[in-house]
This record gives sequence, C-alpha cells and structure tokens, in this order.
Amino acid sequence: MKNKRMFWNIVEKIETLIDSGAYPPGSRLPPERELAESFSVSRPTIREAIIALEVRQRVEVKTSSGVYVLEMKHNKQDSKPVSAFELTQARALVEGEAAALAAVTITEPELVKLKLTLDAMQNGINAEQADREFHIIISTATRNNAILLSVENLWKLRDTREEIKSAYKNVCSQSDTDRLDEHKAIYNALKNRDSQAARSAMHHHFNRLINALFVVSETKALEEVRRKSNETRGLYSLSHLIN
Amino acid sequence: MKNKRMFWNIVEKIETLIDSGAYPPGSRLPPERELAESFSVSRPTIREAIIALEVRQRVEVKTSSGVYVLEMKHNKQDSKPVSAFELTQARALVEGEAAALAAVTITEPELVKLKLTLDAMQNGINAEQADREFHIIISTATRNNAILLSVENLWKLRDTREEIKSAYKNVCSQSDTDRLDEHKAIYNALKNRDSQAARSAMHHHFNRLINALFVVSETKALEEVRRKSNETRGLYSLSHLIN
DNA sequence: CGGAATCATTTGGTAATACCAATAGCTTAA
DNA sequence: TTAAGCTATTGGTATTACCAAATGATTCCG
Repeated sequence: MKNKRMFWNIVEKIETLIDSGAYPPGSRLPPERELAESFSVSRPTIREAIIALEVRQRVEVKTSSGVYVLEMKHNKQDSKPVSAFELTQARALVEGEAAALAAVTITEPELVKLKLTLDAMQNGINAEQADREFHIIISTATRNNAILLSVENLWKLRDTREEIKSAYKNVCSQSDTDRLDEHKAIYNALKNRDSQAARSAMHHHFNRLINALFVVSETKALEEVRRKSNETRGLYSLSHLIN
Repeated sequence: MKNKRMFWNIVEKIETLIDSGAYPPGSRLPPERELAESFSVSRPTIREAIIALEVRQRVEVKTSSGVYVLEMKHNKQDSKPVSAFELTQARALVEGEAAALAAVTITEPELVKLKLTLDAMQNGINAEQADREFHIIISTATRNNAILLSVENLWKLRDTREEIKSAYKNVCSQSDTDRLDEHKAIYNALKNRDSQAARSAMHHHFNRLINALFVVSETKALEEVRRKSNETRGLYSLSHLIN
C-alpha cells in the first residue's frame, strides 16, 4: 500500500478535505508548515502535493499569500450522468447515420478489414476488441473526422462509466451469436453500398442491445425497479426509427 | 518574466527536450542530481518539475530506477484535422436525429424557450448566442445526456478550431434571414410533434450551411488563385523585354 | 566454465534546516 | 483620519543528509 509515494497520499487527503467542504472554493488552505505538521510529513512533501493539486487545477498558489481552492469546472464532475440506455440510444442514432454514410464512402481495404473483425469475432478471440474495431472502421469509412470523433467520444463514455461497463459486460457475454449476425448484416449492407440497409441494420443491432439491457436490469431489479423500467422504456425507444 | 516559479521553467525546458526527440518515449531522463546541475537549480526544484510532468502524464517515475518518458496518448493527438464541411455534416446527422427524437420528448417549457431564441434572433440581439441555445435546447429535449454531450462536443470543436470559426463567421453573418426561417421550420415541426419533419428541417438547415460554405471556399480559392497568378505573373513577366 | 549469490553504486524518497522575497496586516506618524 | 512604513507570515529555493530500493558488477560456489 505504501508503495505510492508519500505526496500522493497527501494529495488524496487534501482533496478529500476540499471535497468534504472543509475548504470551500476560494478559501485558503493552511500554511505549508502547518499542513506538514498536521500530516506528519516534511514541508517538501507538502509542497509536492500542492504542486500536484496545482497542475490538476484544484488549487491556485499565490506567492507569499497562500494556497487557494479553485472552482472545479473543466476538470471534474461537470459530467452529467449517462445511463447505459442513453449511451446505446445515442450510439444507435450516430452510428446508424455513420453506417448510412459509410455505405457510399467505404473503400475496399476497409471492407476487408471489417471482414477480418467478423472472423475474429467468430473465432471468439478478442471479441470485444473486434467489436470496437468494427465500429471504428465504419466511422473512419465515413471520411468525416467529426463523425469519427463523435463515435470515439461515445466509446470513451462507455469506458469511463463503471456502471455502463458492467451493464454492457452482462449483455455482451450472453448474446455473442446475435451480435455476430448483426455485424454480418451491417457488413453485407455496406458491401452492397446500400445506405438504407446499413442504417437499418445498425439500428436493429442497437435495438437488440437496448432490449437486452432492459432484460438484464429487469432481471436484476426488484418489483419497484421493474415498474420504473417499464415507464422509461418508452422514453428510450427507437421505434420512431424502425419500420 | 521570473514571476513564474522556477519549476515551471524547468517543466517547460524538459518538455521541449522531450518533444525535440532528445528523450524519446520509453527512454530514461538523466538523474535528478544531474538535471539539477545542468539546469543550475536545486534538486527539490527538479523534483517539483518532474512531479508536474508526472501529473500531466508525460513521464513515469520508477523509484530507484529513474524517470521514463511516456507515450503521449490521452493528452495530445486528438488533433485529427476537421474541416468546416465535416463538422457541418456531422452536425446535420447528429442533430437531425436529435430533432427527430426531441419531437416526441420535448416539453412545453422547452418549446417556450425555443420560441424565445427565435424572437431574440429576429431582433438581432445576440444572434449567435440564440443560435447556440436553440440547438442545445433541442438536444436537451431528447432526454438523453449522451446525445447532449455529443452535440456539445461538436460545438466545442467549432469553438476550438480557428479555421472553422472563421468559415462559420463568414457564412452566418450573411444569411441571417435564412437561418431564422430554418429555425422556425424546425420549431414548428417540434411543436407539431412531427419527427420526420423535424429531421428534415434540421437537414435542410445544415444543407444550406454546407452549400454556403462551398460558395465561400470557392470564392477564397479563386482569390488564392488570382493572388498566385499575380505573383507568377511578375515572375514570368516579359516587361523587361518590352520597351 | 557457468550460474547464482552478494555487494557496492546508483537513483529516487523523505526529512530537516536555513535564508530569501513578497505579501498582508498592524502600527505609527503626519 | 489617512498614509507610510514596519514586521510577522508565507511561499520559493537551496543545501545537506540519510534511507531504501533497484541495478549492475563482482565474486564465489558448483
């Protein structure tokens, strides 16, 4: 445990103090010497911790005046909560359009690479990796970096939210064959340069995912949760997109 | 100049050295004591600089071994070039779907707020601000934070890329009335809860934008050609032969 | 001769201390 | 009452020392 250097512990403690409200934004931290004594470490260690906090934009150091707590805007939790359902719906919309666009812009080499991810997934080796590549290749094939960035951002969202990751984990491990079939359908649509079919296949792909997520959440939840689930099902429906 | 604390200067110097290739990723930096001597500062100052670099994920410190340069993945390189065309196309797709979804989820208060942005735009006060609010309100109305985040990210892209900002500036300043009419069309579609119409109206909105961007870029390209031809005209001039 | 144990050196980690410079608050003098 | 100046506070930097872990060379044993 003590493998971490001392100053990281101090950083953690000070951050905890700040978050707890002991030192609200704008207020001044105790002098370095005091902190050193109260944490039973030397002053250099305290300085290192403060510098780490400064680089993280949690505090601002004013020479000869003190260390002041900053408002945390850009760095931390301005991130609105995003559920697995929201993420999936967003992916359906964005990647559906990406697929429709890619159908007319995808190149032969990219089709080959897509096929490779299908094979990898079929063989069960690195299925998750293959899944990600599949979607990224399609986004790249749009020849539009803004779209690629959007899709990548949604993946990043999936990676950073623990609850989303676990929800996806439950779903993906079950229905490997479904996923593979859907990827094949998307691939075929792209190969045929059929925008409509590509979009539709992508929508079905995510629609199945959303339903699976609901099944999982319903299975896991108690009666009351199930009731709420049914209420929100309408909210995240893709029915307006699916014929 | 020397207002900045010493260690920031050191951070800068070391980063420059790393970027210059003197210390490629994976390589080890000189020992702290050496760095201290070569930069003519004390060892604590070097340590502070290294800690700043560590927090920034530029280097990794291995106790008793050395500090090693990291691959810079997360921080930099999202610098894929994005043109105004790509951004606009992406916005058309994403916000088109957002509008279609919002048509069935938007609330009355949100419709009122949308109307207010129309009025503001009509009066010409803070037109840009009103424009942004219009699109953000619709994204919010989807009840999907993942979609809202995607739209916000695209706006952020617009704000951070200088060339995109100027391109948009040229276009927006011209066709105020077009933009207002299109916003009204979108608003009406949402008010009528017509998904198809909302998507279509949003697409038309961005389609006009793309066309306008083309006109601008063609104009600029023409100017560029003319400028270059004037340059080369001098270069290949025969005037010195002609009395 | 070769592999493994050992030891010394290197290198970062932490502490203690001293002094400097800028700030901020208080005191004092006009 | 106000402004000037002084002083204690506080961060900035340097120096020194010692510790612990990692590394590499050396040596010893099989």
